[in-house]
Amino acid sequence: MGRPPCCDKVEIKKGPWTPEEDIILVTYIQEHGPGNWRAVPTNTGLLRCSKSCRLRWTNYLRPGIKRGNFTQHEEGMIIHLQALLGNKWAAIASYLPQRTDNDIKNYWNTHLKKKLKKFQSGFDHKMSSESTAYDQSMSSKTYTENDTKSTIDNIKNHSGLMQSENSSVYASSAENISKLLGGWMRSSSTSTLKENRDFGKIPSEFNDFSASFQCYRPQKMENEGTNGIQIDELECILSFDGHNLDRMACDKSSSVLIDHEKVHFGHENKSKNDSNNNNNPPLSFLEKWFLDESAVQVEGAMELSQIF
DNA sequence: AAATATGTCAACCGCACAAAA
DNA sequence: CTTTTGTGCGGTTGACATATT
Repeated sequence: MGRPPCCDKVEIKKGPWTPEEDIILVTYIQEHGPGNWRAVPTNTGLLRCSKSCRLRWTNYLRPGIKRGNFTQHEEGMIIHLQALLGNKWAAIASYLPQRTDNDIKNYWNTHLKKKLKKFQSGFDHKMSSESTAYDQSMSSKTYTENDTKSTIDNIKNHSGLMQSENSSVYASSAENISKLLGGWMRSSSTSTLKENRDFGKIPSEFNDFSASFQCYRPQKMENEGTNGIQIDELECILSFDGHNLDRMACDKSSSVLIDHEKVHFGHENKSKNDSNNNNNPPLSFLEKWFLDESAVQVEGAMELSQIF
């Protein structure tokens, strides 16, 4: 009845792997290939369970694995993919073939999450310190849901795209993400916003409709602290499935927040309430801030901000 | 220099689902 | 169909390294 046990659970070794164990495992896999992990401890004499062998191979010994030193390019991809997919580390890792899910997960937990938190506290502080002027101007301009709908209709009309039957508001399928990233990876030169405004460039295979607003800061301001962002210097980039379509002024009277289900316009307070569901500020905000803070300007990394 | 706090990351744990007997 | 294990995944732990007091 049932399968035979995978391995004798008696005298199973735990803890860090020794170089000797690594050599035994690698040698065995070179001969037999990865897989059939149940047979590995028995055939090699390793006092490890099959699960431990598999983990050691996939996360550490497997050829082609890049360890540490995440590039800004990779960082940007992780940020975006995490925002799109959530903590689906295996799915995220599939877009970064040289990285393991464990590595990406660790990097997110130890580096990126911290940066995100720092950014948000800085963002909130800046917003609240400007609240008086901000609130006054807000009374004169608040986008409504109808504004959102008409904007989205405009995009559809211009792009010639039809909304899919299931009316998926946000395209989050792996297939679409793959296409997005594929397109991004293929583009070797730094594309400008003007170039991306060409509506005709939207791939017709994107049946799922999505719209989002991104804010980016054209240039680093003088005397700007790491915790502050000049909101009135920002622009909003209207994008469709990762392709920038249009840009607009983003003054203090229009607070914009990306939500993965909806596009929000309106008062700051509303946005803050909405952010209970999704604590991520606009993504390109984050990226610009990350990149500025690191004081290393990498042109290639900027492409990512524009593509998404 | 020693003690303590904090950061990093490899490895483990437990769960869900698939597959085999 | 049922039982049991294999596999893959995400969350968590804990040993070690480094920074701070």
